[in-house]
Amino acid sequence: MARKTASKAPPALSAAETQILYLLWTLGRGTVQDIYQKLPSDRQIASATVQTLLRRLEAKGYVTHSTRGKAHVFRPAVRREEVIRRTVRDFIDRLFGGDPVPLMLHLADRTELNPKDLQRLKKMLEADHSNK
Amino acid sequence: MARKTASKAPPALSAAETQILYLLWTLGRGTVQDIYQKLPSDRQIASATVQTLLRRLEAKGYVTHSTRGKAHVFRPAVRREEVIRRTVRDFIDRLFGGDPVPLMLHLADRTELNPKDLQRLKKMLEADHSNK
DNA sequence: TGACATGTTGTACAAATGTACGAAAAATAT
DNA sequence: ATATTTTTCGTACATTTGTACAACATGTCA
Repeated sequence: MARKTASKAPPALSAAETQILYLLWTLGRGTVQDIYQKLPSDRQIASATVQTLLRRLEAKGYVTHSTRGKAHVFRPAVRREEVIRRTVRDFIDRLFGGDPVPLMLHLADRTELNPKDLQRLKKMLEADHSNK
Repeated sequence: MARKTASKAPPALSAAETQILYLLWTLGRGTVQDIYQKLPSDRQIASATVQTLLRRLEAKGYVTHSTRGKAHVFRPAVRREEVIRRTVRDFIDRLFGGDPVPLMLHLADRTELNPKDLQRLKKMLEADHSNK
């Protein structure tokens, strides 16, 4: 797979790792328990698994931790935007041959967006269009 | 990982498999060689690997093949829209906690879209907005 | 200062993934 | 027919991934 992005790109994220990292981003920082509790209910894994995932994320350089009391407090060590950029690009490469438009259209088309979101987006495009 | 989507959902696609399936969709149908040649140049794998990937895709039910002469002609066995829907949903779940808007914004924001695309998209939204 | 609760680490392990060689089979050219 | 070229098939294999138990460490409360 190895997307040849630059070269300073850290090791790829697995699906499970990605989810954990996402949660950590939304939390800002947190312990294994904190993250464990944020897992959507349809995601049935043991907290020990979350632990392992965080360990691996740390090994890969995506998070760091500091110790508070007995617990480890994890915190993202990478800029979210950056990771998202790479991840999304890779995703689009694989599923759409690199062209982002089909994905946009798909998202807009499917009822994945409610009217309110559409509104929000339209505004965004409006803005973007004018300043470019 | 096992997204618990419905239950009739075929086994998940791996990244490498996804790329092959994408290629097959764009080709309509093709032999190992056809697909091998369509691989982007930065994707260095042996054609035997493409073969394996196709074999696995077939095992998972994503493609079928018929024999023409000595070669196997592969063809997608699943509706593209369908697979994309699932794949995208899963992706958004993991990286954005299920909310598609951030992805839209990201795509719109980053220069992943050129003016022309933006135009196209705006038109789409226009239409969509009116009929809902 | 123990007993208890809570966390972390080591370790494990099956399944999936990415990758591909060499042998076998089939079509083709001579 | 036979040598040559293609192509598939069987098989392999190191990693990565998903998942988690059990043991060990460390705070905390009575």
